[in-house]
Amino acid sequence: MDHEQPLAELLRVRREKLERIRELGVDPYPYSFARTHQAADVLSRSADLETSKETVSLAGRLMAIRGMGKSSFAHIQDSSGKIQIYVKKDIVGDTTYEVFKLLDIGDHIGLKGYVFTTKMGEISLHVDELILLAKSLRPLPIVKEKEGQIFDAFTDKETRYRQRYVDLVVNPEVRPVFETRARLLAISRRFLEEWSFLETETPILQPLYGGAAAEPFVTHHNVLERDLYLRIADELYLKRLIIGGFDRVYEIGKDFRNEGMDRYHNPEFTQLELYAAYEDYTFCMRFVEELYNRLALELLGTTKLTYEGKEYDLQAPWPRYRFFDLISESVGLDVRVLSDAALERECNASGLKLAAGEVGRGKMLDKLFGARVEPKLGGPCFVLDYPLELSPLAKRHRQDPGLVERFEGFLGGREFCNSFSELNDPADQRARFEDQGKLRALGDLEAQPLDEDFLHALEIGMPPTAGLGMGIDRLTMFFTDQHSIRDVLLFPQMR
RNA sequence: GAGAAUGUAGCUCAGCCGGUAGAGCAGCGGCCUUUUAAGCCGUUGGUCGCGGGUUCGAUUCCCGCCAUUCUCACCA
Repeated sequence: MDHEQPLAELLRVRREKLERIRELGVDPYPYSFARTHQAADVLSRSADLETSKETVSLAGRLMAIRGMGKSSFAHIQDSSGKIQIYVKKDIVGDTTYEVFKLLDIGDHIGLKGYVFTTKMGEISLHVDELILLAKSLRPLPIVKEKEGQIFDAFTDKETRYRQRYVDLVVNPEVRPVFETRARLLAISRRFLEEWSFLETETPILQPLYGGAAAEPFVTHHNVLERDLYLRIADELYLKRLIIGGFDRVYEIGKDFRNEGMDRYHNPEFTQLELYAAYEDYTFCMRFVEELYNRLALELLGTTKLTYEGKEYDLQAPWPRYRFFDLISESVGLDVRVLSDAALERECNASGLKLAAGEVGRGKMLDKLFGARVEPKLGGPCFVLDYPLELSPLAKRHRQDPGLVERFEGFLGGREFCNSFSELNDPADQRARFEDQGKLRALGDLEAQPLDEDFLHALEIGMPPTAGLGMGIDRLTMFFTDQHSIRDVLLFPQMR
């Protein structure tokens, strides 16, 4: 006892209270409670409720207690918000008041009573009956507030992410981000449905990964005695479904990439991928513009969006720029006619050097674009027609075989989607895979492995098809004005 | 991978030019039947991230390590 740790003492006190509550004949963990209202309902309809004096029942977590001897005020919080309650000993009875005295901040309680307004003008519940719904055994951070000013906010980033349940209880600004995320997904699904897309589910555990330039996570199946990969993209499976005869398919799901983490990257993230038969990449541009307009209007009520202090207008159509025009303009030379050596000199001049494993003309162009062009792209806009080397799954440009019909969407200087007219010539696809194999042999760990079954499927025949991939996490960041991917993920990856 | 900052009570933070710690909130005890960052009185609570070094003496100075956060790099 004398050398008890401070936290241990707080825990002990709560467990002892739990026992005392049990000794009073009260079950601290009952099974259910019938509610008639939520806190926000009471506050918004207080005038009626106050005159009718009808019985209202609420349930919530105790967030503040102000005891005054034989009566007490407290605040409870439910999923709609907070409301004050008033508990009087001579109303609820001696035993209940004794139980009440044994409650802590964090406990769940159920209440019946009537609505009234206090002397100080706060709409409150005058409690007739109070029951404990679940005892809390650990201290919650205590956040206080006066006139909108927050005191002692629970701010430790690491603890907030690791104990998201505490963060959600205590920091009211967190929940709406995830509600918006959910609405954004629901609106997107409805929109996809309107556009006749079928939602599908393809393997996350894959014998061979592909569909993006990234390193995969490897896992092992014991009974099959073989390694499997967590998917880095849905692409190759969704195209198999197009080959199978579904005209429009999509999947919203997690992809996994074994790469670094920063405020834009989490090892697992959510992506929307869609494929539409008989369409090319211009279809996807229209789709993206219209989806963004729909999302903006439904979520924000306007096409104007503020992100990190800057305003963007999502009103369609968005400007379209060509990849090589942008890059040549920024470098001041026609990049397309530069030799590999000249290109490398240009990269060096921009202070870019290719790390080990970064090989080929494509990578150089990619880095140059990332360094010289991307930061200046406010957006929304589309960048079109990328070099062939960067896009092993995209179809050659109909007017320029050195390019592919591909675009990326940009907003706030960040790429947020990627789309192309899908390569459906099996011979060309095989050649592109073989080129990837050469890059891999040179040490490019992100080069895509040759997928023989996918080629088999392409040989069965894939109609002309347009494909699109879009990161849901970044989309959520834009629409909730969050600056870190961790703030739009309920449980971000921690070390 | 590099740099910067941070690490003291359950939470939020002080702690000077070295003398082994302080506040508010929470907790505990008392008073209080319309309070609201409730109030008043009293009170518990600390391996000062870890390990070395300097020193009579280190939370404080030095070195190393660990962890976290942010920025940059990497990452379609």
